[in-house]
Amino acid sequence: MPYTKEHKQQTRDKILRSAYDLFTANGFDGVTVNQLMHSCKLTRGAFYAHFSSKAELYSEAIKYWASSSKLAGLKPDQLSGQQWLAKLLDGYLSIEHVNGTTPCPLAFLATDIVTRDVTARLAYANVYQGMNQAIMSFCNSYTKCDSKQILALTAMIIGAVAIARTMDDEQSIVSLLEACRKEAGLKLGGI
Amino acid sequence: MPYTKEHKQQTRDKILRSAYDLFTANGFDGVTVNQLMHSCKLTRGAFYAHFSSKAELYSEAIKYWASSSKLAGLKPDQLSGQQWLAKLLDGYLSIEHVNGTTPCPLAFLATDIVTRDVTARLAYANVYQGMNQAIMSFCNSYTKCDSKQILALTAMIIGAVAIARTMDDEQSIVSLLEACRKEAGLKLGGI
DNA sequence: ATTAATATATGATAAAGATCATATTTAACA
DNA sequence: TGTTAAATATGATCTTTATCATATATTAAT
Repeated sequence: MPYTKEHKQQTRDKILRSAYDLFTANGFDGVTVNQLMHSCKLTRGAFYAHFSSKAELYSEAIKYWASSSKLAGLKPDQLSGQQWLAKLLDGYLSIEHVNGTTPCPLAFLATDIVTRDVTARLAYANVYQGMNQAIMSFCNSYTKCDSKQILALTAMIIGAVAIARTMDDEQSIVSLLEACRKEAGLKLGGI
Repeated sequence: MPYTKEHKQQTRDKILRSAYDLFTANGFDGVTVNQLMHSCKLTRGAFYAHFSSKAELYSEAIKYWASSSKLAGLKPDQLSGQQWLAKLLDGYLSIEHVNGTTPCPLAFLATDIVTRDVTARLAYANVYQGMNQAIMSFCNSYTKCDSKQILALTAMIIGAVAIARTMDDEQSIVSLLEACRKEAGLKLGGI
């Protein structure tokens, strides 16, 4: 029995992480299996011991993000709903989120293969629901926001980051993010 | 001197229209030159008499949309700023926009090749600026909205339509669009 | 009708890339 | 230390596709 028991799992996780970063940066068709595996210091042959296809990988990568994301991690009980929301907005509407790695799939993959692949679409929808529900539940504790307002809020922040990604001028990005941060804060009771 | 003078221009326009619809539906890599030309009742050979590459076509298609879009057409002088804005929002946040052909590139192409191709990005940025400026100029006539609020508004409606595109359930789409329509109306002075 | 420029079609090329078949390496365990 | 199942690497295949080169078709003007 070769390799430690966790070895394959670790490799799989590494592939998922790399894949996620590459997909969000370059889109489904902008990433090759070869490139992906090299970014993991492996070769393409190993890929199919972990995933049956590139398309499967894509949705698995979204799921993996969902299970290990900042969103999930941002639920510490010691934070009030208000604090939690402020932190979420600050992070989401930050230049680091726009420029950094492992961003939110909702903003980075909105018009990627998601619109063509059912499984990817389901994974995406799941993240979207999760985000709305999380925000909603924390809102209820101190706001009068109804679910409709939350839908508008998430549409705004997702849209903002998606648009920001298309911009070359960092100052424009900051302006956009700040504008949305302000609006979001007002809507959520001035946070 | 074969063909009428306008013939080539018409063919070029037909290609641009088809390309736009196909690109917004399937993304840059989801469209082949072959498929595109067949949708114009032509064959791939004719393509390169009109465009030097598929990538060039992409940005040209966005420019073409910008010069012939509803946004451009929605500026009739007989409408008040308020009426114009209401009409824009109604159209943008409609199920027809989400499901129909020739939609807004801002929402449909946000995370497509735009993030990888400079020329496409420039074309995209142009449409984005145009939209913001148009709304802003019409707002000024009767609202106290500043430019920052417009940035937040367009982020919301673009985000909403982009997200709507990923959804299978029409009822969810309608809910999202309605929620954003309501928020937008409030922000713009109750329209 | 003939011509000639232009548009379109057809056939070919060549590269990229996903996936598979097969060989090689790895390391836990006897 | 040798075995062996599991993981990884290598080589090959086969499809897809953009693009080019060449042939054909079109039609305004003669």
